[in-house]
Amino acid sequence: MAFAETFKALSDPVRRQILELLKKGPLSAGDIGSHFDMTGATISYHLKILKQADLIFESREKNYIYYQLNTTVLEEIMLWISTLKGGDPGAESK
Amino acid sequence: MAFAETFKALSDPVRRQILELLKKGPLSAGDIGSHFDMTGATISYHLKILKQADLIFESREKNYIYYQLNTTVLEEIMLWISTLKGGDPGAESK
DNA sequence: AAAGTATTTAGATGTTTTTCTAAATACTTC
DNA sequence: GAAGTATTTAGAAAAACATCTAAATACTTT
Repeated sequence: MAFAETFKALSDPVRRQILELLKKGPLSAGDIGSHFDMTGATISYHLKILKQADLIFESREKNYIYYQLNTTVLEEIMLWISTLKGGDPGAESK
Repeated sequence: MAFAETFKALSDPVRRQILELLKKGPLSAGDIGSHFDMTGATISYHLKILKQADLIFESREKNYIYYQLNTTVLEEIMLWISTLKGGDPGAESK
């Protein structure tokens, strides 16, 4: 399971902030980088980790690579936490 | 915010397994340690991190220290993930 | 195909993390 | 209070991580 990888990816503040940026929509690597005070190489490193964790995916267009959120893995994380909390994953759903 | 601390704490597989053990009820440090192939010192280290992240709390009894889950922080994590996913935290609640 | 922009890869470096052993503290019971 | 068990703390070592610079790759446009 790549579950451990996902948690690891979420453990870094920069990576979490990247995810928050992507919440509003796809962004190129450069756009993402402009929000941080680090080199593009470092941003690329973080993007790779998020990608490996299946938290984002990329789509190439023109000269750019656009990244966007992949929310399906987040469901699994939620489920894990839910079962930890109370045993019943969707306790308060209708 | 101790939010980052919580994610960091959840990022280690040993610590996640400890939480799962505690799901069934309180356990002493020794009991927890018996589930892993590592020294008591290492277990103590992990327990400290979980404690600092507010994911567990301890209660002393006799010669033992019992640890148990604190689920309140898990709610916050769930909320963060929820807003990332869709914007609406409790979308499918009644 | 040459030049230009966007992004990634490689290699190096300092920091943080995980783990151990050995010693210290805490609490019980005799 | 001495001896015994449970747990933590301190210090060291190895591994993993985040970051940088420099170079490489990829794609566009001229």
